[in-house]
Amino acid sequence: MSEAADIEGAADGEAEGKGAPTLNRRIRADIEAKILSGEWGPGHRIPYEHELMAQYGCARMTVNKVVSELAAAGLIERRRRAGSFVAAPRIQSAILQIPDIEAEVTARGEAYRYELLRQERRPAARSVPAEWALAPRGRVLEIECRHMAGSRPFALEHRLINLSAVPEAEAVDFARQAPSSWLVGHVPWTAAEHKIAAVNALPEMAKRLDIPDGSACLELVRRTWRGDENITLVRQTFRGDLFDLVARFTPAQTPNGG
Amino acid sequence: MSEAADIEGAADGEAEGKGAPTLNRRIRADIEAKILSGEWGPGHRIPYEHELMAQYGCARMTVNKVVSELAAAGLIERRRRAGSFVAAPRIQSAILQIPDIEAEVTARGEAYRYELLRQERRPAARSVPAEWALAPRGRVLEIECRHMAGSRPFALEHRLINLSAVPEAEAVDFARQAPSSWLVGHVPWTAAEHKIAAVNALPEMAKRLDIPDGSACLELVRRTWRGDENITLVRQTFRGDLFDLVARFTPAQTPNGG
DNA sequence: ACGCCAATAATGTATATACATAAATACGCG
DNA sequence: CGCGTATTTATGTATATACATTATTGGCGT
Repeated sequence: MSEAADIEGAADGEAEGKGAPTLNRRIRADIEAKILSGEWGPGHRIPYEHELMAQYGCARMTVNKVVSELAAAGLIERRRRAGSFVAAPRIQSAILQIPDIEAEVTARGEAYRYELLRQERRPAARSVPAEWALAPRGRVLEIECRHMAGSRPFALEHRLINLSAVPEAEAVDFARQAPSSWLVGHVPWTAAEHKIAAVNALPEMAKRLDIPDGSACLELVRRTWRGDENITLVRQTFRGDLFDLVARFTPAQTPNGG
Repeated sequence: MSEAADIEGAADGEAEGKGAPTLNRRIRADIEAKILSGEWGPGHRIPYEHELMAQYGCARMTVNKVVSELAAAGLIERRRRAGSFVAAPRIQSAILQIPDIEAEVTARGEAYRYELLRQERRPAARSVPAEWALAPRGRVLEIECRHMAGSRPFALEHRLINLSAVPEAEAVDFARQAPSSWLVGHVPWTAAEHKIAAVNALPEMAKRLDIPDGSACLELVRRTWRGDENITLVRQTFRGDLFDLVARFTPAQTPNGG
């Protein structure tokens, strides 16, 4: 209890309410600060709702909402009758920023250019499992293209679009617009899976990326769904000397940006 | 409005309340379903609180809490006076599962073994920016080790621990216990940053990983903080032929697991 | 001691009400 | 017609209250 009591600025009676933030934000900030500073480590019991209620001189619904939000954010765990406890941060997961290649290139002050290498519309091949999984018994649009940073190749892209799920893609001129930017603007999706690997560039690939045979490349394979339907399957191969991925973990954040 | 009206199962008057889930969960599930199915696409205005309140025959606080939660999760955006709108999923971020090497190895049915290659305690070198940033004017513990899967090398690890932040590390026998597993159990952290790159194995590294010179390897560099203090800096180099990373995106989830 | 049961204490859900805040809309004046 | 102001309206915050749910605690009896 005495630990709980050292939250500052509480119990001001009626308070004078200057330009202060709202009470709920103050309570939340106080608790988050205690947790993020490590003062309340994982497993520490945070004050009971009725204690917070007394400390801040407010109604239980107010603290309840705050603590529920913290629980939803994963910062704490609540157990009936027992209390609320600081959760162990699940450091084994982090938020990965998936690159938008054009933004990535222009961000480093280089001119972005997009080249369509090949485009083909055909039935899905049963012999290729990934392709068949994408569009069983349907037709696919296969696209190969290259992303340039200035005069240097930056990444190769090989993409399959499920035409059953996205028939509009058939009418698009992918010589003018990169498939990723078109898809982002026109096709809503609900789930995605990314596989990240390191590969040695094969001769053909090395030639197109203008690097020595066997150079290490970062390969990003992404599958995208809308509901149960598979929308697209992309393999992007980045020059390993020009690019790497960054992932961050901070306890309070959400992948969608809440 | 007519769009809003097609939420099912609402306005049952008093309802018969069998083994049904609580009202808030029903409302939340209904709205999530509409969004995840794509029926309410990005930008769609969801019913006003007073509309939902009428549809479900409940108080505004009840729907307010539900919709606020959805907003916190990033599924919708709320704008005063205007209403609440389905948010565009920020597909450019995804949740990355950071591997626990031992778990990763044993999950594929191979025997995990850990080898300490080198261990040194010394002042941080000012000439190495990353090292100086870790522990300015302090001492560091430098550890090199190897993770084995059966008889094959799986990954190399080079780690620096900031002894000012974690003095206990000095007394640990890292020949018996891998530094990562010790740190997970003993040092709470609050933030982490991961950089993922593809590199060609240098001769020394190739020898230790038992792969040809120049083989592509996945390199994971992780920095970990507690508050403002940098705890540790690790570089893990995985055999590219044995390992790749997976990241997933689903609108409703949180990195911490709320 | 062991196991069952009742009391207890915490969170979980829900309500009706009130006022604050911010932004879109309507209004009215020059 | 254009611009500033007033109104409207939806969300934001907060309260006091009630009852439900569920682990834990403690007591009781065998």
